Amino acid sequence: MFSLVDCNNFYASCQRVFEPKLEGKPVVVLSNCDGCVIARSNEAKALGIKMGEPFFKVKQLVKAHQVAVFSSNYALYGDMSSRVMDILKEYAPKVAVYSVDEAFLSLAGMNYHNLTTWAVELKETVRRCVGIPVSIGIAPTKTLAKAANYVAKKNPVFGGVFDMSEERLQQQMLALMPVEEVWGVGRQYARWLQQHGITTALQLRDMEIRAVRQKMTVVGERMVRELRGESCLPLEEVPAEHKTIACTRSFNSLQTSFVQLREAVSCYTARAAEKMRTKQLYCARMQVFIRTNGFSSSEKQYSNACQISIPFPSQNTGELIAYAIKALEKIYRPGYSYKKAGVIFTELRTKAQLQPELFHQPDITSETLMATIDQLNQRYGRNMVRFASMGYQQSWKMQQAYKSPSYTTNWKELLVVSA
DNA sequence: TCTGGGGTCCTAGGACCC
DNA sequence: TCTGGGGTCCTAGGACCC
Repeated sequence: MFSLVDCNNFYASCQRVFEPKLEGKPVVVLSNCDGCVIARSNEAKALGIKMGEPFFKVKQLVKAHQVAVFSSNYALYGDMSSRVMDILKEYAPKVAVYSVDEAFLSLAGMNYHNLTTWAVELKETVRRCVGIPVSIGIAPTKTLAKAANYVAKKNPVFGGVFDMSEERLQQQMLALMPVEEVWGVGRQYARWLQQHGITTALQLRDMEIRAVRQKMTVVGERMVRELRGESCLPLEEVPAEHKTIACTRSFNSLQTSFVQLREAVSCYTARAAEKMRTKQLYCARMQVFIRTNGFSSSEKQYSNACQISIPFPSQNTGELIAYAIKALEKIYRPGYSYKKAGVIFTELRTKAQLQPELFHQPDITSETLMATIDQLNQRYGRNMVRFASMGYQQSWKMQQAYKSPSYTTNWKELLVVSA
């Protein structure tokens, strides 16, 4: 038996914890560059603000209804997330953190005769200790637990908890669930399914498995089996090793000059390398890409990427920046207005996997240097110590006009309470 | 005229997730 | 004017090997 615990409107709820006056009010959180709406409180959803909608399209609505707007504050959400997860770990023997705002719990061997009671208690504890509202679904497979969670969220009468262990309930609820809400059915598959007369989760569950496999590969087959109650997706307690580490960003405005792009690409490389070092990984290959604004119909379009093999897997920012710039030189074309660039490290290795090289002695000083830089930057602020190619003006940098303080992770931004 | 079979590795593209 | 970022998995097709 599985349980899926999912934080409601997570980012919006996080912001509300520190501004309780927003309780019951519409709240939205924006993506990087304040581009799109990526989280909405229920009140904001009720206003018709869609997930992923460009902010500029809803600005009027936001103004008219005094919607509270926040730039995303990932330091805050990450910290709140780990607080929630800590509580979940007290309530179940096995917890698999699936994303920043949800986790699967294995209920195997748990001695509760009433799982609903257990879940209600868990839900109330999270609310009391962290301030975040959660919904909980219970079912024999992960996919069904997701569906149970959907039921819990959609029907306030259940109080945010729904136990769908019984086949009878599964049948009943899947019949009411639109097929596009099933975990693993995205836009493309939903369209295809609807065109073939499959509109509910129940109809998908009862499809012929061969047809599903043909269209949706083995992934789809597993999904249908899971809907039938056959568990195909195990609980993954230990997160899998990273396969890629990336830093990609849109610019605040269009950039044309090579110098600006080089600055940006250097910064992204530095950031990704930092991430790589916290996970103690080295990369043997990297990809650099740049692209113009795909939304624009008037601008000339160009998009290209370059992959580079790194002869001696590295986590050294300076070295990696040099490779990144080489890659950028290959793909940069003057005469275009660039909107976005990114750096992706692939073929990640652990230290133990590094091949000793006859003519390449591991550079001990480089490791100490990187560690020192990381420490300084952690202490005095990001990019306090940096490589010259990262620049100083950074005029391309993203804007965050509505950013709240990092209440829980930065001493300077603690919440001030006045009596 | 007739031109194998089995395997691996790599990459690009397409789908999905949060 | 203004449209996010970071991931995963699967498949098909080409190159290459014996």
